[in-house]
Amino acid sequence: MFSKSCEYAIKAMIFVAQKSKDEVRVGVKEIANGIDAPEHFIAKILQDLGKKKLVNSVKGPNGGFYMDQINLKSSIADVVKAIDGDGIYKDCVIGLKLCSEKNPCPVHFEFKEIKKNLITMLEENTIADFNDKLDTGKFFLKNQ
Amino acid sequence: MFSKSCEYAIKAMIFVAQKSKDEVRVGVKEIANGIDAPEHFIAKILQDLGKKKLVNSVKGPNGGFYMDQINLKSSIADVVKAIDGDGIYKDCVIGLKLCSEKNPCPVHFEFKEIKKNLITMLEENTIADFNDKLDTGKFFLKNQ
DNA sequence: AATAAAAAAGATAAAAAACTCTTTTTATTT
DNA sequence: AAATAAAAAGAGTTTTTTATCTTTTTTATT
Repeated sequence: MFSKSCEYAIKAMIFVAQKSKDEVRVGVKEIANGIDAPEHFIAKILQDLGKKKLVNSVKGPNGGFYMDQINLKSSIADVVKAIDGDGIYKDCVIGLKLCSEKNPCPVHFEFKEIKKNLITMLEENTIADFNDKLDTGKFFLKNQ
Repeated sequence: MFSKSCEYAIKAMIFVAQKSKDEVRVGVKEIANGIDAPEHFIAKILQDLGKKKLVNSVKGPNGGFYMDQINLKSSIADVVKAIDGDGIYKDCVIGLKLCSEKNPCPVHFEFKEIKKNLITMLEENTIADFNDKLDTGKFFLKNQ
């Protein structure tokens, strides 16, 4: 469904949201560890997320990544779009370039509803929401 | 959502269903052309589909691919499972190996409903169904 | 029996995705 | 001001996916 990079990105966003309060930043190593991702790879992904303003970062000693109140309101859709692009929104499921309501592929209308529900869900759920869940201790970002 | 191979496979299945009635077989070239797919690549995919009994084939002059009544009842789910495996059924959306109802990732329950609807749809719709649609002339397997 | 037509199988190549390593820049702390 | 710690940037490598090319096998037709 999502690329590996996107899976890591979602996990990283939730992890950073968890660990960085106010002026407390999280380093790449801690993030990589906290979500079971390769360090240098997640570093690249965090750079992307930073360029797209989904996370903040500061360099130097005591630096790292953190999220402000605006960042916390990012939806999963925002993360997915930042990393995988808007393919879920606009691409035909079986790869037709010109698939549309008027020129549909055979599966077009069957997937229409599914995609709508998926998109709605991705847009409705924010990082902050998952952050709260994780706080309950009943959810996990890596295998225990 | 699906791999390129899987997209081609779905299109090829519908195309073969369309073109092969009874003892009329369709060749790889015609299939590749009919769905805008690279010939040798779709040949491989058809081999896989053949091994998994989703299509039939005969070698030699006048040979090619065709579908019998049983083949026509394959669901899209069958095709997806044959090519991409059962990841949609069992894999965690953010890649946790041990994600489950009791040990869920933060997005587990949000995706549960989405995945259920997707799977139901994939299982309910057969190649024959799409075949009928295509017959109406209002649906397309490649860009016109 | 010979020929030809088609899929099957095998091997190779190109492109993309996933991952790693090294250097540079920036900010903080001493 | 110097040292240091951290992200940013750049440049590679490996693996997987996508695609192509060649040879072999099978089967129908002549």
